[in-house]
Amino acid sequence: MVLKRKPDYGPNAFAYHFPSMPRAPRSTRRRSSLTKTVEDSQICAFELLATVAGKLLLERDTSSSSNATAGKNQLGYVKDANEQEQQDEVRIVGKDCFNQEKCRENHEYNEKDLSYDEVDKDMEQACRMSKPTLLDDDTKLVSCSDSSSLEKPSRKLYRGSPTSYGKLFNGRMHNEIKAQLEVEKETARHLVCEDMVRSCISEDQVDLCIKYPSIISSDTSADEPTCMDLPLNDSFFRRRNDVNLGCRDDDDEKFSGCNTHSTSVEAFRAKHCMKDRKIKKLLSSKYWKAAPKLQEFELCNTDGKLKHVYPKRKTSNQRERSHLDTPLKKRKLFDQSPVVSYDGGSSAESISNSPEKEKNEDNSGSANGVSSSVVGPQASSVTRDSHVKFQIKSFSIPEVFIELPETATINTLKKMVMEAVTSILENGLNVGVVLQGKKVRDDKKTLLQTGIACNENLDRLSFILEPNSSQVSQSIRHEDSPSSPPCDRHQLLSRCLVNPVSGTKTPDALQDSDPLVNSTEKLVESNHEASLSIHHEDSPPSPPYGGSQLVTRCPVNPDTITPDALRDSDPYVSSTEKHVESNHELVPACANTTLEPKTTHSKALVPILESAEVLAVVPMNQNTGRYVNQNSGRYELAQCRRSELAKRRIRRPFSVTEVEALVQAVEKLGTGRWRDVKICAFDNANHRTYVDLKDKWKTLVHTAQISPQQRRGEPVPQELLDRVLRAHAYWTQYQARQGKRQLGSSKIDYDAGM
DNA sequence: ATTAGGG
DNA sequence: CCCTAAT
Repeated sequence: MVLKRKPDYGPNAFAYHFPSMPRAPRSTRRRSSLTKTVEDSQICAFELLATVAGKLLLERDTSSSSNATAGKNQLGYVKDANEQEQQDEVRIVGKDCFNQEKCRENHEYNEKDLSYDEVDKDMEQACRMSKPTLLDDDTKLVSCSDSSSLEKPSRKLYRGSPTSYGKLFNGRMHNEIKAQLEVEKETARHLVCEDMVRSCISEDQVDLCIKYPSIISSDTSADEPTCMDLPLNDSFFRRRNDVNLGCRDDDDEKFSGCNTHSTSVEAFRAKHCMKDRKIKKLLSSKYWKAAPKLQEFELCNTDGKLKHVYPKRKTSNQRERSHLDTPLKKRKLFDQSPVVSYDGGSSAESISNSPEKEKNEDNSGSANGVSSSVVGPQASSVTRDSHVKFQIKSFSIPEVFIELPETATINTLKKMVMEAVTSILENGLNVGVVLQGKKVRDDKKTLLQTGIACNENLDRLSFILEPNSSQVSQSIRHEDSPSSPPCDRHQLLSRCLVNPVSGTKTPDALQDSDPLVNSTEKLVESNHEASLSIHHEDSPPSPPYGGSQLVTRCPVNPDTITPDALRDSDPYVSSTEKHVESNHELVPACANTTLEPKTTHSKALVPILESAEVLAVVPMNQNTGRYVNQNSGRYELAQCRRSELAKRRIRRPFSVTEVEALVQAVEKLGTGRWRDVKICAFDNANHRTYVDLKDKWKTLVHTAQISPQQRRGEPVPQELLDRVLRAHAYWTQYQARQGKRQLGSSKIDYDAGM
């Protein structure tokens, strides 16, 4: 079912041995993550916050004790994810890359059989010669593996988690948290958060991006684990990871974690490390609750250097992706948007620093989620005491989209904002820990074991907050708002419901899987696509909410924070973005609004990055075009926004599996025939164009030529990089010869070694 | 529509 | 990834 050979290639299939594919690397998992991610992502962001708050509160009372359960659950998911990945890989591998048409095409080199040089010598002969087809065998192998298990994982994911988690969380934890919060409200008020919030609100900033500077101070407890530890350890991570990280192996596995939410509650309790009341206060503060839909939080380093704010994933669809790629660099588009509308002012320092970075990152990164830039321990987070300090400078609230009639009053607006933020918080947030671009799966591991204790690693440590999926997507509307949910919306909703996951699904996952996906999966995909397209329309203005995630990084030294570091985090970002994308693509506008029970109010969160735009736009309809149409005058805004957002495609880092497929295809087909490569190895990956493949090859060659330390993102197995270099050298030489031939005498060619 | 290459 | 030029 899986293998699709193209007739053309089939015959030519070269005997290329499939590289032993480890299991599908992370990237593959994405798919599985899709389902999860959808839910998870939506759930997470705010869950995280809520949970954190709740945990903090709970911690006091109880001692930590419940990571285990979460972990167990996760494991199960992990397996699924792995399976999927494997399957994906198989599919990819299985495809033929052959082209009979041209000698060149036929020309393959088999590493085992021939060196490239040898191949050259024999090239012409080879072209003529029909090649034995190992392909069949290969394909069989592939198919077998494929058939084994793609569907299951994905389904499980879908069913599993997201929703349930959110529910549990909301129902239980939330209540608890609330209760405690109530108690602490008074005390908490003074918290920065509140101030921040207030200021923001007072400022009339529509977008709720609020940063809370020094929420957590590393100072609080040199001795004790940092606050971050709390959240990080448990379920939060997992959830977040699961959702967001579909890409990474770790992520993939983790992503399953999303399902674990039930356990997460316990985990929360377990995580009590935190002493900082600040944090607690923040969390507990009523303001937070009030905030309806925070999607992203940004954490700033206590250092005052914002390591970077992670761009929250904006909901923005396309853009986000692109941004993710080069968080720091790009985002010209996003730059426009004042990332954080509000520093929250509470901590000028951290905030001040962060803004730019944040913006950049934001652009690239998380669309919806709450992103936090956590400042880890400053230069050396590792304390002599063998304690690792983490500082979270601030949280910024992601953008919130609110629709109100022009006649609405400021008070109404404020109320709506509060509702949105509150709802977000209520749903809870998930915290994920990402180290060096990979999710930290095992919550039980110690910082030391994980390597977080190492200064070097600290700068690569990031946290992701993900709001609960359901909430995220909602958009707020004023009762009066002209745009009342149309029938369509309901329909959309229904669709979404069909696939709970869809909301959070990442397009990536879907697409990634596409190539490999078997018929059954295809069906699923089709559903997604449908939803996606819808979503897309709606979402243009607003990023996917589901994706909202919070990313925090803790660079040890500001200096150490490099683009690379950002990139390292990218995986997450990418994941988040993916979510975002998925949301856009997959989730219909309704999706945004749907998942939530409160649908009536539909509230949507917007990533900070877009905040600027949002602000301008917010008053208008951010909702998708549909709604826009309803609201006259909004359309333009939406369009503008969309144009900006839409421009860039979502960033979708190549998974190891994809790289494998690409390498294999290039080995066979050579460079310069990207269309064929595309058809051969990525025919089903609609999101990979031949240009993408060409670009990827370029980057692979570059990657292979630089030191491993300089490489970013998901590590590509050296074995593959070696193959890249060999193939590159081979085909480069080959092309050179061809050029000579054309130019000169055959003699030259011979001289050249032909 | 592809390919190649710079950004 | 994007954009552009050349094909």
